[in-house]
Amino acid sequence: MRENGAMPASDAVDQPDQPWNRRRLRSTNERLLLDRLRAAGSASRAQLARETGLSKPTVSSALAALEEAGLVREAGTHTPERGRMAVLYAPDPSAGYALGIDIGRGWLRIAVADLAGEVVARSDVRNRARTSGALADLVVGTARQVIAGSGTRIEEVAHAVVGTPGVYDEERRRVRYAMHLPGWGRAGLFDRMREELGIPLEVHNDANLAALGEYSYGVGTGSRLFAYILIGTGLGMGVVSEGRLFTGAHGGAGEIGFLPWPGRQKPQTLEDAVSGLAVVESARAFGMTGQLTAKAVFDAAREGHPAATRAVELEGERIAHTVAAAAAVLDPDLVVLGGGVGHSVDLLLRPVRETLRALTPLRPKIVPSRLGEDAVLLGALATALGTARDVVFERRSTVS
Amino acid sequence: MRENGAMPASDAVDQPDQPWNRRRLRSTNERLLLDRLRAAGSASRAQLARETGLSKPTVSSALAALEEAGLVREAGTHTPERGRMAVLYAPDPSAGYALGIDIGRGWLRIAVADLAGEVVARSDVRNRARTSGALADLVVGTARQVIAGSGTRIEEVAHAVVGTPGVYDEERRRVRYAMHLPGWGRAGLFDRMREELGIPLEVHNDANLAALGEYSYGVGTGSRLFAYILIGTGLGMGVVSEGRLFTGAHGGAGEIGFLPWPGRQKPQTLEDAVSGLAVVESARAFGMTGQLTAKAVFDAAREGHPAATRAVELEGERIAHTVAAAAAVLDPDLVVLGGGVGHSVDLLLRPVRETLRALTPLRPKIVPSRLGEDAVLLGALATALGTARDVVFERRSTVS
DNA sequence: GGATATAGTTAAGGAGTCTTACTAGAGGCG
DNA sequence: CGCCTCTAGTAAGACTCCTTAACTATATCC
Repeated sequence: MRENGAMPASDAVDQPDQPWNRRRLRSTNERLLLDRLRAAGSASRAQLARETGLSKPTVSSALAALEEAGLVREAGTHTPERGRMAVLYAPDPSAGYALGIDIGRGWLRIAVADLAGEVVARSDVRNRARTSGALADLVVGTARQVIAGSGTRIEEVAHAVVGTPGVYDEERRRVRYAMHLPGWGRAGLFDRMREELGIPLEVHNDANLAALGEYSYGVGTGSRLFAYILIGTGLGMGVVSEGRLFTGAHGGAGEIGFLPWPGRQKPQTLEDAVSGLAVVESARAFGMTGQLTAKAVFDAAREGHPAATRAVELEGERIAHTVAAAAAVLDPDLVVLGGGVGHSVDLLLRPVRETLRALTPLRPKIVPSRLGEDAVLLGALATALGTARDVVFERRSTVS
Repeated sequence: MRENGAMPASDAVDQPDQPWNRRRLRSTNERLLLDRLRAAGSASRAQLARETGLSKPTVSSALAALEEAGLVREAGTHTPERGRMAVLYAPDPSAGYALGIDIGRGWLRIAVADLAGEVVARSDVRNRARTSGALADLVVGTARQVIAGSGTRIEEVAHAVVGTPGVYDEERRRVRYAMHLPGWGRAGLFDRMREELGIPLEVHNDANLAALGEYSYGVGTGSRLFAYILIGTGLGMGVVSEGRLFTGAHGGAGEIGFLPWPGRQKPQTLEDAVSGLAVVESARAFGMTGQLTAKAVFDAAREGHPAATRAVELEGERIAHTVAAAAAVLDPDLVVLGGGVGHSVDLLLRPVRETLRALTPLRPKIVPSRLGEDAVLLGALATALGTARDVVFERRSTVS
């Protein structure tokens, strides 16, 4: 959880080695109220006092401070069965904004969301950049446009998160293992973007963010430990444990592309055997001809083409091996399949489950992604939002 | 982290949804000082004030309260270069005790440690119990003896942790997957022990505890994410992430016995292929004869016996597959090999590393266990200590 | 012996919370 | 309609705990 480029102020929140003086006490209580409001949507002061255990005067005073700082605002009224009318308070979504960026081989997706998580502007553009420099420029330019289009000022964007293939190496300031983006491993690329945008920028692996996206907005909600397997041009896995991203020692957790795979001739890695291209290859081996893409093979299988069907079966078996490895090591309660094959998961589920039954007694629930192509972007937004909320909260006292 | 049998009071410490009233403020500061003393060994009041950022009067008053509660005591003096002599304070190790229990197929090991982590009594007895009931009785009896031998009263033992093969199912109150202990899967066994002992009892997987032991007292210290692979009668893995046990959704993380393993004929699980018995089997297949044990094969290999050497090589290759799977999924910075093969890791390291090099570009550091057979027991103690410290601290105000 | 530096205490003041008591407003009911 | 009851919210003072500042105690250095 320490691979962010710019150190966000969020750390101040739960540092156990800090003295707890009165100011900190007040701050903690304000935070408690804000989080509670966020969870409940809106609430009256009396209600908050009951729920948090704080006294009514304390709630009133803390809430007044939050309103003063612009983090909270009145949001209508509520009349109880009998008794006086209550004034409701709610978090002010426009207290700050978060930026999410999904850099994929085919598409670049950028969105701005307010603190409530509502997307207020979004842009999807084709990634036609030939060089890493051009791609970086495209990212910065598009981000500026999206922010402008959202009607917010750049200073209001408190935090940004970028999703990219590969693993960001914090020390060397570059991405490793980004096979499918030429030149993307250059050092300092993200520093440049951060500088040109003027927004704290955090870089994460795309599969990890997709997992977090699916956890926050999709089918993973409430799971204690779930794994998101992203099958597309490459192969990746993101793991969310107790609501937090599980990144491993160097941010490389879930790089299941490197799982050993028992090939017929020699050991090769799983990525060669499971990624989108492999489906095409095996379909060809089974006798399909013509200009094939993974999508074409799946479409053919859906119409009953025998070679395509067998290729899909084989792909399912391969994915099952991935799931089996993840299940044995991680013990997830949910496995989500997503990525390029997202539209074809219906075809894959049966062979995956059948193979899994033969492989291992551990059989976690396997479901298709709900967010599809948007998982990475939404995950980036969710992550950026988390930090943005902290940043905006920390800022409140110094600004006013 | 929620598979403990008795809910420890530790949860009160960092519940973010609790109001932060004045009492809590004081409590947090006392805890801060206590933890700091624990880390430093001993310190003067002025020193603590400097390090924590609290004022001198606050430190004095909080420390007086801690001393009153028996958690802290004077521990000599220290004379600075110049200036008045300082009175040093240190945590009182005898403020409470923790009990660690390692239930293995061959041995039962039980130890009591004081709050400083010092083992004050220990007993290792052969596990000759034929039934699960007899084993439970043996555990309770031996535990009572050890506690008596340590010169402490049972009420002073604040928490106990048991390590056992298999996964403890909190809901059904029984152990699952404990293949090698007959009848050990019976429900309510641990509830009985807890009741008869009168100590809060927490149950964990033995490989998990071994990992925690190696993290706390062995070679894993400071690792961000490390995996402990326990190879013995069975096969297990424990994962420690950021100092905390990684248990998965149902406490089954690291059950790599269930990893699919490409057998020659049909898919079988890895446990069959890697556990101690497998070494014997393959040695026999390579032509060794006689009454073989895993230890005998390793000894023969050490003396150059060709069949034994080949069997060990094969074992190394198999372990490498395990490591490769763990590395791809978890991205550890350290992998520790331990368990029954602990004494033979020197023979295995080379083949493991060589095979790994061919399998995957990810190559985490691989080292042998430092604690050997004691890893599980020490891990249980370390875990129990963590909770015991919390319990004793929480108790302080109500007792006095 | 005085200057200086460190350890620790005492006294005064301040910040934030709690308790208690009150006012404000909305129905129910005789 | 007036009164009662119930809920929301405010006001005032007590209480707790922290901090600052000043002070005492004790050691070394010159």
